[in-house]
Amino acid sequence: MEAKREEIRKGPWKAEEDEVLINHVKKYGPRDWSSIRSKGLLQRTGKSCRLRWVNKLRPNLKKTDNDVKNFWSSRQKRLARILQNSNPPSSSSSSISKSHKMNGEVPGFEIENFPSQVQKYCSSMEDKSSQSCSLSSIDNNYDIIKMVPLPDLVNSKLLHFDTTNYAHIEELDQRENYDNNNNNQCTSESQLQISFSHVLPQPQQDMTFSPGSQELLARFEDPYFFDVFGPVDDAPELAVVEQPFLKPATGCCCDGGRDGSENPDAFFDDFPADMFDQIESLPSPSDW
DNA sequence: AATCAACACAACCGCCGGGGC
DNA sequence: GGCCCCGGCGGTTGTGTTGAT
Repeated sequence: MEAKREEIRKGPWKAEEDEVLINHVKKYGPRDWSSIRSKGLLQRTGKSCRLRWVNKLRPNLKKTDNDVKNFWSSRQKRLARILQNSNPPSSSSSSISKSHKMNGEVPGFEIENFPSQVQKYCSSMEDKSSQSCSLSSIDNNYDIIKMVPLPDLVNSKLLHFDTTNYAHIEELDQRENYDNNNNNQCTSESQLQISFSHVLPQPQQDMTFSPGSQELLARFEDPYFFDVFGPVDDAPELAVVEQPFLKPATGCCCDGGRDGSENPDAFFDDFPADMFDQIESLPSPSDW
């Protein structure tokens, strides 16, 4: 059946169309989007009208929707490219195999493959407790690795890649203390996991750590890196939305980006300082 | 100046859940 | 309960811009 095809306009919006849309919203409010077309006001789908309003035209527009999505999307793509390009052609000795993980051994995670500060820290931790940060150790819950604390964050934060391939931080001592005190400020691990998984790529099971990737990992040495999670002592819950990403005051800045140099630093360097300003804080677990 | 790669941005598409009939 | 419509969201695509070569 050859129904009469109404012409549906696509592509960039004209100023006249915006005007019509705005007038419609003024009259009827931001709803009944499909009626805009049925009334013959615009040859746009209701979805298209809604999207235009939400993303561009509405008053007090907070650019936290499409822009943020695009931001993370581009970051993700760039990081994927960085990691891919930095992988050696074949490096079986530096990849993590399932069998090795079952044995608690992780070839390629030899400590000498990691930045010097990580090596130092891990050496020191191995002397301290059963919660060793040995890069080759495996515990029950996280089948890949623990790594990368800073000297002044020892016993407070460890980075994990867990079995779901999400990276997250566990605040060992902090959580313990809060639990002991039955304190509502106890960090929600799931919140941290969500937040952090936005920052980092999900590591692959066979992730390799070539020199380029090591550079990326080395970024965790940056004392400001963990600032995105806010001060541990103050408000552990989802500090990431309360505090803008901070750049180091000195050093490790940044020529990366569109020059194709594929410097892993570039991934972290262009986070807009106010990017989380307009995101509302999530309720604390106690409010759930 | 021309070309190219990478990026930013705008918009569309597909899927899903909720609500009304 | 099933269907349909609508709105929301995540993923993707298309296009313009920018900076390097």
